[in-house]
Amino acid sequence: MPLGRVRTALSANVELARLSRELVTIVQDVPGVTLDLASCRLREYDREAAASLLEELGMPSLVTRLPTSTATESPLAPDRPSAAPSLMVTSPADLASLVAVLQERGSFTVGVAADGPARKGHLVGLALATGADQSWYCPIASGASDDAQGAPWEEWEPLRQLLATATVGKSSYQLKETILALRGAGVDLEGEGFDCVLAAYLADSRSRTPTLAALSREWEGPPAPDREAYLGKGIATRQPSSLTTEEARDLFGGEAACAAAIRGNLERRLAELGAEGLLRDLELPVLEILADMEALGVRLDAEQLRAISATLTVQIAELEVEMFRLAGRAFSPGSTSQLAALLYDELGLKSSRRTKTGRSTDAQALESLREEHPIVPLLLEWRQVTKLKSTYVDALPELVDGDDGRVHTNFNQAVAATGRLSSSDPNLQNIPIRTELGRRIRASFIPGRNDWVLVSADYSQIELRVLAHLSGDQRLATAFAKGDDVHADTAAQVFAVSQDQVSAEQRRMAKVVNFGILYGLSSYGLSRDLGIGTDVAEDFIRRYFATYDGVQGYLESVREEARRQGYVSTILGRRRYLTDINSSNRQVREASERMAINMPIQGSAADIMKLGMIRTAQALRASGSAARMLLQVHDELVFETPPEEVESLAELAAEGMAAAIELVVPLVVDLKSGPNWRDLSPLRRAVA
DNA sequence: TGTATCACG
DNA sequence: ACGTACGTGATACAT
Repeated sequence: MPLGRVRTALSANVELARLSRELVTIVQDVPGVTLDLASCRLREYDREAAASLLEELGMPSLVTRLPTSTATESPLAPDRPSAAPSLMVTSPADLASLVAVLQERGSFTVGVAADGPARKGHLVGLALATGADQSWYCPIASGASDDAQGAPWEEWEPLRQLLATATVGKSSYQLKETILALRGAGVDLEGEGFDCVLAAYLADSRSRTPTLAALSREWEGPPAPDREAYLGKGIATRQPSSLTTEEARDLFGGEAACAAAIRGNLERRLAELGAEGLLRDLELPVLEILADMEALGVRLDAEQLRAISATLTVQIAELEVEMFRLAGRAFSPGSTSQLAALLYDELGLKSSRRTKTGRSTDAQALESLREEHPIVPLLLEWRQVTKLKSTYVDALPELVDGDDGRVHTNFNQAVAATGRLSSSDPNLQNIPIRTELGRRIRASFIPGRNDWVLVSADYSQIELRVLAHLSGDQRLATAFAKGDDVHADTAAQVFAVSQDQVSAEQRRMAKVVNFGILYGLSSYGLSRDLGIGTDVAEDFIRRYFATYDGVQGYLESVREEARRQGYVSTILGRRRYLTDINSSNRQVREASERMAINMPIQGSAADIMKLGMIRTAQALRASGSAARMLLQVHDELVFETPPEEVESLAELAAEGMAAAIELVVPLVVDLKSGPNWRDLSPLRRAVA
């Protein structure tokens, strides 16, 4: 058994502390090697022996990832390239030969030196690289300032053309930001792309947008330049334009060299995982769409929000006056410690839940005290109103770009462990909708032109459909195939009544159960959410699994797979590693089991949405439509369009999304349109 | 900087 | 006898 031999060879020389079992998994599941071995307090081990065994096992690329020494102190292993890469400052006079070299290479790595954020940044220089020891820095004289460094942008025209040449591939540490920065300078980056962060994310989704330095350490590149050493941090941060050309060369040229150097190792790892297609055909096309969405932004009615803010200020003040009167004194309602003291000590209310540090005052705890004291409902209202005011009503208008009157979010593609996108600065994926005040905030998202409309397309019940597909459960699949109300179907089964006898309350409870399944439910969690006893909750779960026995079998098989492989996968083969799945700590292990259950469901839904985005964007391009994709909110896409194109957009989005993938159950997309993100009227429902 | 809370899917 | 739902990001407060 070759694996046994590897284990023996390694553990004979390594102090592993009860890790021999995991080590087998690690060797099977290549990415953990560096990380996990490194965390095992290596004393010494026989690198030669391990390397030859890995060769024998047909995993030669792993050899480069074996820890190179027993050293715990130096980040620089002896056989790692430690000399500074040879960096050149280039001038337009050298351009012809440089362009020829890069063209001949077929692809190269690009880094951008710019003052300010990617989208609005002012270009200071470009770094190009083809490997650890070959990089160039092109200083660009700013048109706006009288800075004498570098040549004016016009003189770099051959470079602009090279960047726009589709037959030459372009690689970057963060390609989306590079695209946006270059677009701001009038450059259309073309050519097959590669992104180090995305590649590392597909190799291991725990990586969460690592720094270039971390990437280069993990993927055996040269040490990355220390950004802070050049540009400082915090309020002392300097702009790249304040660097000398030599400093900029060392920083940006060194970064590009680093990114270029690790590409081969990342590609080899993706090839081993069979994930090249995920990068090339899924994530990189999505990256381009996200760049367009970020650059375009979404229009916000800031005046509307400012008007709402003024009324909320009054409302909050009134609530505070009344709460202080009821408390008999003033206090800070935003301070959980003051609040706990007031409610549980002074007013004698019974605390129900605990936090790590004390007695909880969260909405659920307060809700259970609603009838106990008149101050409680006021507090709940104060919480809600201040939350919405500070997070959305007051924050969003400040983020409207003066140039276009629109808000530009960042869509993060390498953050969520499941493969979902996230949105930040501002987060436009958590705009309120559940309360009336929340919906007023949502109504301030409007089309870019007054005569245009918003169109929303959302997958109906996508995660439950994915569950039906992955589990092959007959009953669940049949319910979707027939177009039944699945929560009502669940209620009918769990409560043993006929479908038309299901009460609204029974359906609500069944819906909670269905969501619980997606999260890896427990009777405790279910009882807490439904406000029922754990015995009743257990009974619900028993009846659920008796009905949906395919789901039960599937959930157990996922747990087993996770234990055996150390990872779980989505429908497209995206992985999530779960290092704690075999933990001896029950709590830790069960947390991993819930992640194991949820990830293939949430992650497959994310995969499908990404396919839907690509297909829809492609169809919009091909049709010459004026409509534009604005936002993605996990199962929903939001567009803006001239009204005469609403129908064709709805058709394209419906087809693009519903036919993104073929499951054993139909995919259903609901389309709506309207003057803002709140007031959307149904257009049609697409089934595929 | 960490904790609690709460906005969304 | 335990004692938690999955995935995110922003804000206010306490330290």
